[in-house]
Amino acid sequence: MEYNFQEIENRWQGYWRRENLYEVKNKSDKPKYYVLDMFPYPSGAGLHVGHPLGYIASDIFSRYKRLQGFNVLHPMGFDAYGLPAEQYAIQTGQHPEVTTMKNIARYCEQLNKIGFCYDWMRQIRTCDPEYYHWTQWAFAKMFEHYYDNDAEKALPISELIAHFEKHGTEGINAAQSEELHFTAEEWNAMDEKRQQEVLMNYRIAYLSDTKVNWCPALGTVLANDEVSEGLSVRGGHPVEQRVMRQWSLRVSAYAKRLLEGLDRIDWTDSLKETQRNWIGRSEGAEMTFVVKDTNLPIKIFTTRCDTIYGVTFMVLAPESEYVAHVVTPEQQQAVDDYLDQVKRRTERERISDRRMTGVFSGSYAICPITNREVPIYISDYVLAGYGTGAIMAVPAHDSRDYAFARAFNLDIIPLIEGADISEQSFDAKEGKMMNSGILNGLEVKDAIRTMKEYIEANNLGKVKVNYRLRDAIFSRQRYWGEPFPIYYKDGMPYLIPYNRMPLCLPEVDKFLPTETGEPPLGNAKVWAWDERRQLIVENEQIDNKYIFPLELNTMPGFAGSSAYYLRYMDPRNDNELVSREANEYWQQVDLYIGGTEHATGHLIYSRFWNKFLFDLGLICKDEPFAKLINQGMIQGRSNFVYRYIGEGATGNLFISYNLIDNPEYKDKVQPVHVDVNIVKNDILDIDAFRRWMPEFANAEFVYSDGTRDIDNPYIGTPSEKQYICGSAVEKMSKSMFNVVNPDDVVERYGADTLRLYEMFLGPLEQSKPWDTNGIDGVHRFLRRFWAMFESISDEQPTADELRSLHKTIKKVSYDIEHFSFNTSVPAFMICQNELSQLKCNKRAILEPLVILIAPFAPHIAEELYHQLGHETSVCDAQWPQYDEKLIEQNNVKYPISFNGKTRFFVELDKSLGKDEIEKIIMSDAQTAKFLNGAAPKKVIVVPGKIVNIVI
RNA sequence: GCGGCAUUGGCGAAAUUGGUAGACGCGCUAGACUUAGGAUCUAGUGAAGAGAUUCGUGUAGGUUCGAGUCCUAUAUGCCGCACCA
Repeated sequence: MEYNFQEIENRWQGYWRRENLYEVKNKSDKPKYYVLDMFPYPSGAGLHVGHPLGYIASDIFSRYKRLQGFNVLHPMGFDAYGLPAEQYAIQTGQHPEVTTMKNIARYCEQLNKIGFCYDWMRQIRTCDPEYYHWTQWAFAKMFEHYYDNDAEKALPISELIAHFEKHGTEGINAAQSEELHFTAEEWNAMDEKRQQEVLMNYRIAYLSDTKVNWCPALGTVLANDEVSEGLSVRGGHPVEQRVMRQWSLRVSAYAKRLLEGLDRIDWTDSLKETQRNWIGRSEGAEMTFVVKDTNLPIKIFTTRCDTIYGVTFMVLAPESEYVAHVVTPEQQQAVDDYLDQVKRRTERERISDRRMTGVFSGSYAICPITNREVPIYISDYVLAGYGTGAIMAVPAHDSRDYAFARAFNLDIIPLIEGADISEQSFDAKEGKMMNSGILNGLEVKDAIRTMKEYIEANNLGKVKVNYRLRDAIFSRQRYWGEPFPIYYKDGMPYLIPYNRMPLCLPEVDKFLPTETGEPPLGNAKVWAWDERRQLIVENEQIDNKYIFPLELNTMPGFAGSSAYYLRYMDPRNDNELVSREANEYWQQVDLYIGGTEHATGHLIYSRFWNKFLFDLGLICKDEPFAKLINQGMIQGRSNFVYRYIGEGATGNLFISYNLIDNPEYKDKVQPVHVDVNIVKNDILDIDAFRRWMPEFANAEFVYSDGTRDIDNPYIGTPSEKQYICGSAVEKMSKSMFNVVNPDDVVERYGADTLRLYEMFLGPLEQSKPWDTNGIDGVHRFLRRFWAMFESISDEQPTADELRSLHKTIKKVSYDIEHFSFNTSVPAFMICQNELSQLKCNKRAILEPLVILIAPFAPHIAEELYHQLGHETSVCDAQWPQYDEKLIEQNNVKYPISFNGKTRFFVELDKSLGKDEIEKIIMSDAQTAKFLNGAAPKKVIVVPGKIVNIVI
């Protein structure tokens, strides 16, 4: 019987749907296992063959775990808020929700064709009010909490208020935007607005003034990469730096825990390293320099306190609040000019243009150790956002300070013996100190330690740890995102009551900012007026006044994706994000599969969000993803035809790839992308090419054998003539004509072939091009596998057959556990090959094989499993166990060495003793050949290891 | 600049604890079947050599009876961070 994959796959996909085979319950006697894919943003382009790579891997693992007797949670949903749908809405007026729903439907259809075992009952969409209810709720909780550095956890802001009322800031060690000090009396004397302002300094979700790129013409904030030389990339409108009031999340408060948590999770080293890098812990000292002739202290942070004897100047960031205090009247004009110049540059330009710029403030500071007077400069190479925004400059041992000192002709004092600083600074932390008072003669590492101790002992500063991790800006001037559950009173934000959440996204006439420059939500008539009144009137806690504006920004993309894995545990719960029972059952994601592109975005925010909810006692694990696998990207493999552009070219002639280096064509051809779907194994489908685009309708070819159409005109293309295409690996994209749609592959080869082939392509974690050339081999295997089941016998299997089966069980089990699915496919092929040579059609062998292949190729497995007489699904079968005894004979391979060089191997019984081994080896024919009649001087035998014969 | 990962046939790649490198697939070669083949099947396929054999895992060393695997240096490629004091 034919292997009719289309019929088989349709039939069983229908069966799985009807039987709800993949529905998962929250209660089970079985142990749980939670496998999650990073949910996709449903783009208009649909899925290409690269997207399912990770999904197939997670599906294989889920099915394997289920066969092993686990209750497996394997959900799928959609990250539905996002820019593309909104941009499309601006252009066409089509509501983003309509576009998004259409795209989701398409995604579901494509995913279902591949035969994934998702529990669609648990599907979530971030744009669903029922879902974003909990996004808003979590934000509200962050608004109501602060981070206590001593307790190392988030605590209710009410506790902070209670403390302020009794003790002011005394004894508070909290994460904060700026350092505040006040007494209880002062706190109690503040009016409500002032108190709210103070609390904002501590809240985990807080509102603050942040510098952004604002484009008045476009009426929106632009990201740095959307701005070039002060103009918007789109339209070329001027862009200005503007400070805007934006929501932020105090992610930086969690820096330490985010860093330490990495040691307890099973992620790849490279990804952990990326996160460590991003969090950027650095240990150093904070010291105070006093401005000469004043009492003004300037705090600096340094990791190289050992170099303090080499400080020859100080630098302040242009945005530093110290600047205003240190500028002298004579320098005022120069400083103002410089600040103005800096203001016009975006962060990006500042980074790309590394010329040293700066200005002298006119003031001097006193070094606390050397008492030397050093000039204070202002320069944008010092960043306001890191450390204290002020540095002590040691030009001899810091390359940036060195460049600045050279540009401004400042002193450079070498501190390390033998370091050559005539051309560049010596930044390495090695060598012996000199010119350094108490540190002279010490190694750098010891000097750092000594100086830290000295600083602390003499109260000159304190040892401090700094993190590079910044707070996350949480406001977007966009329509298609979660509204904030926030209204404003007296200019200060307040939460709308929890029982009014979710605050739903209102309808608007247009998706652009309002004329007054408010975000698109400002266009909402119903939401902005009626709802608002209703909200206020119904809530007795708020004065019965009318106009309380709602927050018009929306949340960024990462808001909805930060806790979605928790929601899958209990997706239809109207009362909580996740119930305690559900959370305690599923705990955390056991296996998370997704791309590395989220290393410093989603994967940091999720961990932060999770830790916050953990602090509140709402969930039981402080890390969301126990194990993470990063699947590689599938790149496109583009194909080219080569248009002849030499003498007499008509633009209509194409040269076969194998000929383009011939002298007559060399440098006279131009590669042209050709749709990979009309190329097979690099051979162009001539007719399809002529039909592909009007400009190619009359295309002529020089074929691989050097002949031309003209030699044989108007009779179509003889089949022996081939046009060979060139190829290149590029990003998979429409413009390269290299996008391969999984639907087409499923249509042509079936979902099982697609699944097997995607795994066979190479290691899961590696990036690789999609190359269709090998897919036939995998498909052939499935057909041969199918053919083995033509007639089934109930005979007892032979030892060889059992050996082949058990070897495969062992190999495939090992592979799945280690995520090397790519080597399982060959294991199946070898087994199939061995068994068909043995002409094996025995149930006892084939039945376990069907179960073994079920995670990889579920449709064919389901069909064959039923053909073998089972009534239930193969999903509910039991994963076969292997018997080591059936695989290995009791033998060990001994390497036989002559004078230390291994010549051959001999299989011997494990239990043989030293003397017996020696006896067998010495009477062996191969040994005799290598000895060539000579008597060995010595024979060394290590049982179970080696035999070395010294001649 | 800092950090991480990689480098094996014509190609994608295997080699789980240091033990006969190149499994498996593609491609290629030859043959069978066929009106035909972009179908199917069989055999061969790292390099050199008629052969025994020799040489082969980016390069150079080292450890070891034995190294793709461990160590040192180095080159190349990819990824992340980057004026972070």
